[in-house]
Amino acid sequence: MPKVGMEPIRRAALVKATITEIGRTGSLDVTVSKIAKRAGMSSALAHHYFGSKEQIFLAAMRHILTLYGAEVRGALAAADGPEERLRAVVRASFGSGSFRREVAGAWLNFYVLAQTQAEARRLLSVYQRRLRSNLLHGLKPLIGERAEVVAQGVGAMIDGLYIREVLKGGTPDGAAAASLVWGHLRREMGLKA
Amino acid sequence: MPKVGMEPIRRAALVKATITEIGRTGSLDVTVSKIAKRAGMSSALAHHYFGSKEQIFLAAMRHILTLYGAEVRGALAAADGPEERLRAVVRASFGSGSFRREVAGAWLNFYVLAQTQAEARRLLSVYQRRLRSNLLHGLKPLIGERAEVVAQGVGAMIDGLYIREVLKGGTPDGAAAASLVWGHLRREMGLKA
DNA sequence: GTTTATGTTGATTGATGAGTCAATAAACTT
DNA sequence: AAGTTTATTGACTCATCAATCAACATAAAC
Repeated sequence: MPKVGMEPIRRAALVKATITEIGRTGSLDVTVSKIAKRAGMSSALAHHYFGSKEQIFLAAMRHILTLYGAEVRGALAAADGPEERLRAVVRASFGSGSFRREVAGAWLNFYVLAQTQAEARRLLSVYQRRLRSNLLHGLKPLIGERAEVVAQGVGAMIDGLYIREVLKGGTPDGAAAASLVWGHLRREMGLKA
Repeated sequence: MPKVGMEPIRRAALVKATITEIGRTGSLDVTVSKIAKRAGMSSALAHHYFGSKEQIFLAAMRHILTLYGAEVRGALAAADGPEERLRAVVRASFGSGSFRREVAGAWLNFYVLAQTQAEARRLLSVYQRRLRSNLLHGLKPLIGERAEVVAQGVGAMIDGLYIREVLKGGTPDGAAAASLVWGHLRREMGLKA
């Protein structure tokens, strides 16, 4: 059975399993064995590739950030003008890549992780800066100096919607969340359309 | 040393120590021994009074909710008219009782707890319903049917600000957070003053 | 002043889980 | 074909903790 070149496959499987497992149980209290089992291997192998549980968690966080980044880039590519760009950012935040149940559940738990692990905190701040900068770029040309405050508020609103999504069970409704935020943004801008 | 009538004192000390400990370490991964030590007793005594770690956590959650409730009631008492009431609700959310570092830190972790414990989930939904209803009561007379959406958005924004507060270290600035939310609310309403 | 209820803890148990290691096997290298 | 690197796991170690218990101490009740 043993083939060569397994490393990237195993790593990817573990990352995916980690997100699922954290999302499912709703806590960081997942064992390496559980994760490994879900990924179809022994816990020893998980340690072999990642060295520690901590590293597994961080890889999972990085993966979610990568997903989110890709989603934003994709949405922005087809956007023209500040308003369109804003809309794209909001839509991407609640796109199917980031706003799925397990992913959002894992995300909340990574906030907790960030309180104790420096690298996790760093990753989280990367996300926050990126979101803030994306919002600002769209808002500045439209509302000038007030952009700062609005971006802060809307950023917090997005984070809050993630939390609420995780809490209430069932399938997440990204479209509803996006339109809620978009409505607020529209009113914050000139009330157009 | 042993006197009679210790129970309420011990319970209160444990609840307080729990909030501090969770806030400090930034996770639910606190041992009963640590909590008990901070509260000045043995872990056996903590179990004697609460029966289990789970019950200790829930008592701490209830206490935070009680604090928050008191803060809101206090602020509302001195408020006249819908706008004043709204302002009171926002101010209370970021008041010194609820928005202190350890309390907010514990709060975030209780969100995590709510994903696995039914009673914690129930408590959290009590908070959410209360916040929503408070906002609605203030908003309905001012903006009618749009109140629903605005309350949802502002509620999420408040939760999001808690998270961000916990993440960024240092002393929390409740006044800044409150004025941010209040600014959004003012714009959502008629833009007055 | 003996019984009873309350307060208190050190020591112990039992479970759980992260990380290590030695051993096995298949694939590449020379 | 001998040697090396990569893949893989079961069994083990070691630490941590929640929960329990037996024992003791003080206060209240009778």
